Amino acid sequence: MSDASLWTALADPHRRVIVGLLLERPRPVGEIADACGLSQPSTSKHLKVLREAGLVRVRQDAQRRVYALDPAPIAELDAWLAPYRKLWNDSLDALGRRLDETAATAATRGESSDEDNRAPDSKD
Amino acid sequence: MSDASLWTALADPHRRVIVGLLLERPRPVGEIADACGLSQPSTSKHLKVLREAGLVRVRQDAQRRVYALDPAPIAELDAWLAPYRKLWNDSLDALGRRLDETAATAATRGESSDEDNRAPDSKD
DNA sequence: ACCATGTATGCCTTGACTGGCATATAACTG
DNA sequence: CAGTTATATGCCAGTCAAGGCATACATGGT
Repeated sequence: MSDASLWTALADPHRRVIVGLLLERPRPVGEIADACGLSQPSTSKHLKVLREAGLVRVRQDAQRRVYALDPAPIAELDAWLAPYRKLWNDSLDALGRRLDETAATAATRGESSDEDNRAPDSKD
Repeated sequence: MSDASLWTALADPHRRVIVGLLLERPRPVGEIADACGLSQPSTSKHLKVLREAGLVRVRQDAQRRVYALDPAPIAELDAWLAPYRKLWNDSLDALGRRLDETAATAATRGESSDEDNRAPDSKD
């Protein structure tokens, strides 16, 4: 039931930044604090929240504690919004169809400007 | 960047419930309040938050206000966690591969290695 | 116009969260 | 063992969000 804590953990902007940093690579606390412009104690507290949400794991390296991202809870998030993704894909579909019709009516208008907003999912 | 309001909006359990309800179908405020076990005023406030986060839209039907889900911001969420999804897919892949190997080798009792990165003294 | 229904807003209290500072704790170094 | 580095924790104050209640606002019906 890390559900609640998961959302709460990610609700904080600083913590999202931290998670972003850890996405690039594992980092020790000091580095994170520095990158976030936060004090070390605050950073430690945020990391504690993330840890309790299961979002990060710690590895001890001498006196340093290197935090790394744990992707599992993110999967949970993804699972949560799966139903909504369907809905939004439908919307895009409808939009696409409408555009398609328009394009058909307007004949060739050479428009491929749309960025790929499709679900990047490769699994189902 | 995902709107801060989006995360804040979804950080609240009641609001997630509301969003879930609206996923099924659009509903008037009273119905939502009833389903959530919240007072009508509280519900209205939550809906306001969701509205300002762009998550819901209102349609006026007589004195009723029928709220419906707007899937667009959810797409934003999805976009945010896209990079993480990659990571977690890799993890699953690696896990699958590891299990596969283990099954293949079968003889070695699990090479425990260091998959337990928990802090040894995590106390509260 | 009056009243009923449905919803939004304002006020207030309470509780949670955040950040900083000082300090305790743990681990390495000489 | 003392000293230094790296991190965690406790305490405090400021902020903010959530829920309840009363009430204002809007729409429809008679």
